[in-house]
Amino acid sequence: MNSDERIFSVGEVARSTGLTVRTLQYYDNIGILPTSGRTESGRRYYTEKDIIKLEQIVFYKSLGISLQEIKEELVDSPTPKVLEQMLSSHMDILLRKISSLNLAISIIDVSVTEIRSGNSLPWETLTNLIRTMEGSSLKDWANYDFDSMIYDSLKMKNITTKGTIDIYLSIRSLLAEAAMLSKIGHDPSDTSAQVFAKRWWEFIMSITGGDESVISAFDAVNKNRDEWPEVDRELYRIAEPFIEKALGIYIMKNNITVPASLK
Amino acid sequence: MNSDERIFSVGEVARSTGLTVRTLQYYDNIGILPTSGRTESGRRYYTEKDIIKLEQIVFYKSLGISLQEIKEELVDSPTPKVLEQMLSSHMDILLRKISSLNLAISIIDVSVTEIRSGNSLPWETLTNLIRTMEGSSLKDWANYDFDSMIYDSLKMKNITTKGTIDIYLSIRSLLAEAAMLSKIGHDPSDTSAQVFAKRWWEFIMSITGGDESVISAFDAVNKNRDEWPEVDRELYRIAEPFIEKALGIYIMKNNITVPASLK
DNA sequence: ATATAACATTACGCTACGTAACAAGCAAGT
DNA sequence: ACTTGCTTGTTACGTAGCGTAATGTTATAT
Repeated sequence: MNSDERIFSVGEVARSTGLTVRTLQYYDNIGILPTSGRTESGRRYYTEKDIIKLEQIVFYKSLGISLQEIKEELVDSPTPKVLEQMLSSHMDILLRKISSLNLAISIIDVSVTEIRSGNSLPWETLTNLIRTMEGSSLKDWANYDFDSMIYDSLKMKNITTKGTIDIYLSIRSLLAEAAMLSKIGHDPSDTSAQVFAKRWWEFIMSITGGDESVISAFDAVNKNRDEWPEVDRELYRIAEPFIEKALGIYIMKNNITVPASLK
Repeated sequence: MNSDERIFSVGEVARSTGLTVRTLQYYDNIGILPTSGRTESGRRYYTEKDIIKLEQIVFYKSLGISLQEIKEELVDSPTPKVLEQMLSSHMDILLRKISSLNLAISIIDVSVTEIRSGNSLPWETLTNLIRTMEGSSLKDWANYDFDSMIYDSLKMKNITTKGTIDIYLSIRSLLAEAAMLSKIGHDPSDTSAQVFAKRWWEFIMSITGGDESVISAFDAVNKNRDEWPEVDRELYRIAEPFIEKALGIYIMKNNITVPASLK
C-alpha cells in the first residue's frame, strides 16, 4: 500500500525511547532488534513496526529480564500462556533477589549498631550465618500453600501473591535479625534485643490484628515448621529461643496484656 | 619467632572459605588479596593472616559491596567511622535496588492478572509509568525526617532505620500498583481494584492500629506531599483519585466503620 | 621409572552496554 | 569549489567477577 512508510534514524528512535544510540546498535548486533535496512552510506533505519517491537523489549528489560531470554521467548508475540509463565518465573528470581537484599540490609543494620556501640564485628559468625541463609529456596515458598494454612484461619482471603510473599519476607527478615543478635552474643534484655522484640511484636499484631484466635492459629503454623523450607527451619531453630526470651522481657517491661493463647 | 608458620595452598583456602580457586586467583590478580608468596614452581601460598583478611572480604562482598570499594576503603582495617559510613551509604544503594525490585514485582503482578483476564498488555503505558518512577531518589527518603513527622504523632518511637524504610517502600509499592491499575483503565469497582483497596486499607490499619487520632495524623502527612520526593508526588497525583474511589466502594461494600477523621 | 590422579596456572568468554576515536553528512561562509 | 564547524553515525576496546577450557606440575601407586 504505502511504500512511503515513515522511516526513522537511530538518533530519532533513541530520543523517542530514551535509549542511547549505542544501545540500539548493540540490539542490532545481537539480533534482538535488527534494523529494517541501511541507507546507501550504511546508516541504520527503522520502521514503525520496529519501534513497537522495541517498546516491548524495553518493557521486559525494565523488569530485569535478560536480553537473551527476551530474544528467545518474548520478542515475537508469545502466546499468553508462555508470557504468563515467563513473567511468573521471573518473579521468583526477583523475589529471591529481594530476599538477599533484605538479608544484607538487616546485617548492615545490626553491624552499624554494633559499631556505634564500640564493638568490633564478628566476621566469621556473620559470614557463616549468611552462608546458612543464602541457599534458601524462596520458590518453594511462592508455591507453598500459605494462603490456606494461615489465611483460612485468619479469614483474610483474597490476598494477592505479593501480599503473601511480603509477609514471608518480613518473617524471614526478622528471623535473620534475631539469629544475628543471638549469634553475636547479645543478651535478650539489652537494648538491641528489646528494639527487636518491639518490632517482632508489632509485626505479629499487624498480621493478626491482635485477635486471640488468629494469634493461636498463626502460632500453630509457626510451630509446624517441618513443612517450611529447610534453611528457614535452621534459621528458626537458631532464632527461636532468643525471640522467646526477648519477647517475654519486652512484654513484662511494657505491661502488655497478652492473649491467653500465647504462653 | 615462628618462621615455620603454617602455610596454605589455594585449594585449601578455597575449601575452607567456600570460594573457588579461580576466585582466589582473581583476587590476587586485582590485588585485593595478594598471596604471601609463591613456591619455586610458581604456585601461590597463603598464611593465617591472609585468611583473616579474606574472611572480611567475603563478608563485605556478601553485602554486595564491590571488590574495588572493598580494596580501596575496607580491606586494611578501616576506622570505625569509615566503616560505619561505608556500610550506611551502601545501605542506601541496597534500598534503591529493593525499591526497583518491588516496582518490577508489582508490575508483573498486575501484568499476570491482566493476561489471565484475557487482556493484552499496554506496553507503552506501563513503560512510561516505569520511567516516571525509576528516577526516584530513595536516598532523600532515608534522610527524610519520617520519624518525627509521622512517628511523633503516632507515639511509636524507637523504630529502626529498616522499619522506617519498610513503611516508605510499602507505601510506594502500593501507590505504584494503584497508578498502574488506573492507567491501564481499570474501574475502581472491579475485582482488581477492590483487591487493591483491601490491601491499602489493611496497610493503613496495620500502621495506624486503627486509632482515629493516629489516622488523621497520618492523613495530614499524606496531604503534605509537597515535601516528598518529586517522583513520588507525581505518582501520588496519578494514584490518589483512583485510591479514593476504590476505597470508598470497598468500605461501603464491606460495611466497614470508618473513623470520622477519614471523610 | 612411569602412569595416573589431583591440583594449579594462564587465557578467553560472558552481560549490556559506556566511552573513546574516527568517519560521514549537511549548512553556511568565503 | 572549498573550507569550517556541527551533528550524527560507525566500529573498537573496556568494564565486574568470575566460569570454563586447555595446559602444566606434584604426589602417589605400581
